[in-house]
Amino acid sequence: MGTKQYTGSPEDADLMRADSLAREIFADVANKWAFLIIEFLGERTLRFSELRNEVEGISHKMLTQNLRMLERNGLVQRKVHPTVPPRVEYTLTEAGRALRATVDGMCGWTHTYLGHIEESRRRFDA
Amino acid sequence: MGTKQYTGSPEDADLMRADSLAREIFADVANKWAFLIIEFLGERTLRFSELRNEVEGISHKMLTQNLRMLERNGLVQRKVHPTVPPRVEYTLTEAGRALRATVDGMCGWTHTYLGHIEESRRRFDA
DNA sequence: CTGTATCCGCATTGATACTG
DNA sequence: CAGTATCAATGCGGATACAG
Repeated sequence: MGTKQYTGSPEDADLMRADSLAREIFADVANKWAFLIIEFLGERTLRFSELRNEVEGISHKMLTQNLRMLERNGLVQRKVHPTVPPRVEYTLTEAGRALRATVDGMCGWTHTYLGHIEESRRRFDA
Repeated sequence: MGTKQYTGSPEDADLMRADSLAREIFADVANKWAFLIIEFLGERTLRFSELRNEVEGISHKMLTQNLRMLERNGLVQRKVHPTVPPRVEYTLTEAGRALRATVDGMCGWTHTYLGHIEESRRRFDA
C-alpha cells in the first residue's frame, strides 16, 4: 500500500494485483459496522441474535450483510446447528482475530486521545 | 468499547460518554478515504493537490470533506500560506501519527492474509 | 490553487413482510 | 431463530460552477 510507481516490470504485476486487492479489502472492512462486529465478537462465539443485541443500533439487514461479507473474506466462521429453531453461531477465524488485534489498537488509540479530540473539536467548531 | 453494562453509578457517566464518543469517532474515521489519506500522508507534508494525486480515485469533494473532518478531530494540521495562488499544506498531528500506526497494522494484516482471503472468497463464491 | 455551494443520480439503509 | 426479498427514503458522492 505504498506509493504506486509501477514501471511495468514483471514483478510489479503481483504488487499491482496485491495493491488493488488490498484496496478492495480496505473498502470492504473499513466500515464501522464491520469493526464493531469484530470488536464485540472478540474471542467469543455468539449467535446471530446475541450479536444483534451487543452491537446496538445495527439493523437486521446490516448485520447479516456484514456477517456474509466477513465470512466471504474468511474473517468469521459460520456454524449452523441443524436444530429447530435454527441456531447459528459466529466465531472469528485466525485471520479475524489477527485483524481484531489491529482494531483493538484503534480502540486503545481512541481512549488515549479522547481528550485531545474533544478539545480539538471545540476549537474547530468556534 | 467493551460490553455496556451500565448500572447507573456515578463513575459510569464518564464511561458512557467516552463510549459514545468513541463510537462517533469510529464512525467518522472508519471509512476508506480517511484511512487512505492518513496512510498516504504518513510523515510527509503535502499540498491539497498533491494529496489529490496520491490518493487516486478520490474526488475533490471527498478530499476536502475528509480533510475537514480529520482537522476537526485534531488528526491533521492545516497550514495556509497567504500567497497567491494559495498554498495549503497538510501534516499529521501526533494523534494522527499514532492513529496511522494502527492503520499501518491493518495494511500489514492485509498483506499477511492476502492469500487466505483470496482463497476464502473463491470457496465462498462457489 | 484551494475551497464552497448546488444539483442530481444512485447506492446504502431501514422497515416490513414472508420462508424454512 | 435466522435469513431473504422487496420497497421507499434519504443521504452519500460525483460533477459542475463559481469565488477568493
